[in-house]
Amino acid sequence: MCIATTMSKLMPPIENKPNTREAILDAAETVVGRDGSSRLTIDAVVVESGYSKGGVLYHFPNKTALLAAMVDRMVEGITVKIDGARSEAEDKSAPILPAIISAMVHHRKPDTNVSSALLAASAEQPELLDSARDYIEKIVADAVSPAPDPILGLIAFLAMDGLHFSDLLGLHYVDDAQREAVQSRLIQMMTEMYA
Amino acid sequence: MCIATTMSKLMPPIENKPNTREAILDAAETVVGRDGSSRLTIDAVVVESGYSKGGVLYHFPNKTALLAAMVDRMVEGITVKIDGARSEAEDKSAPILPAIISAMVHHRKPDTNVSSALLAASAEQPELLDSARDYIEKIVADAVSPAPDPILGLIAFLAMDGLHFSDLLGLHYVDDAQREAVQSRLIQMMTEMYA
DNA sequence: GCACATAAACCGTCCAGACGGTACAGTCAA
DNA sequence: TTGACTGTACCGTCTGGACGGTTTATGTGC
Repeated sequence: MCIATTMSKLMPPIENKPNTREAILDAAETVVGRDGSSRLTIDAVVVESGYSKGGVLYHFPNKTALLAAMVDRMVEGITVKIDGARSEAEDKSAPILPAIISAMVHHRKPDTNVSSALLAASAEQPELLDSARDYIEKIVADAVSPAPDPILGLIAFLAMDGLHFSDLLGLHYVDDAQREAVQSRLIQMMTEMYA
Repeated sequence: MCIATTMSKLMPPIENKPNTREAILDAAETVVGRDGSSRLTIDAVVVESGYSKGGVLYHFPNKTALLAAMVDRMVEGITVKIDGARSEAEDKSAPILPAIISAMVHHRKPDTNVSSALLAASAEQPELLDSARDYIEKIVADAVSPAPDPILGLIAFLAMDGLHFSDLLGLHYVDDAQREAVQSRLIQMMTEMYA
């Protein structure tokens, strides 16, 4: 009983209904990736998600809230992976940068593009990207700057961003084999940097 | 002959009325850069450019034509610079890749962002990016693939793209000094690749 | 164990405003 | 005369979002 109430109080405050919100955000990403950010309308999300308009607006009271949630989810997702990689590397006294780049590599989702959120937010309300920018700045400050060769670290980050954005805009001028090679080469470069 | 064709290609052939079209395209880029691609409406371009709606629609019969022209102008601008750099390098039997990267560095415009066109097109009609993608593929095939270390060349391209896109989305997590350092480092890397 | 209260989750419609685009009459310099 | 515009009025469609209604889950008093 006590456990039950504790559980029910601890578990669901962040997400009572875990799936609906996520499903709506997934639908929004799908729309952006497929149709372009200007086609990200509430109605499009309604159709894509299968919920009703009222239902979507229940979870996200307005479009700005939806966009903000998209950005937040993206930032949180990457944060978790990168922080995990970083602390794991620190535990093993291993170099941080290869671990982070590797985490960025494996963060890529197959279907919906992770960074659709960036595109959507920049289209409608560029201010929403402030949190993302702050986050990236923090990573650069924490991981790149203290590295033996900060500029090379920055180049690796930028190259990863280049890959993400070419995905994002659908300009896939890098095929899978090249991508693979670029990624392992970047990890190798980061590893050698500490040697 | 060669000079004449070059001149006629650079100066007047496509545009009888040089300034208005360019001014309208500039205004469109400004709107995208400042307000986001979803605010790129014909009326916004009208206000920003100072022309009338009839005037804007006189030059670009519909919004798609405007977007296509934005993409075309961007591609043509970079093409001119890169092709110039490449042929200059070839004349001097110098390596191509450092010249191209250097040209990309200096292509950056101070105020309006060059790649706003990409953002605007991807928002509204991702198909419009086909020509840009074809162009990039061609560069990669012509310049990067034959290089001594194609993957490193690709990394340099991707890093430059990363810089452009961070500009584009207004996530300036790279300050001017870092940018400067990254660029000269990339050129250095490309130069050493041929040694 | 049952009636009831309450809120969360979700549905479907309606509307004002924004948008792309049309139409057209007029201006003005070359 | 013509090309390059201006200015205004207008139309159909799309969009955000307000709103009121309905179902479902949870708990509470008895």
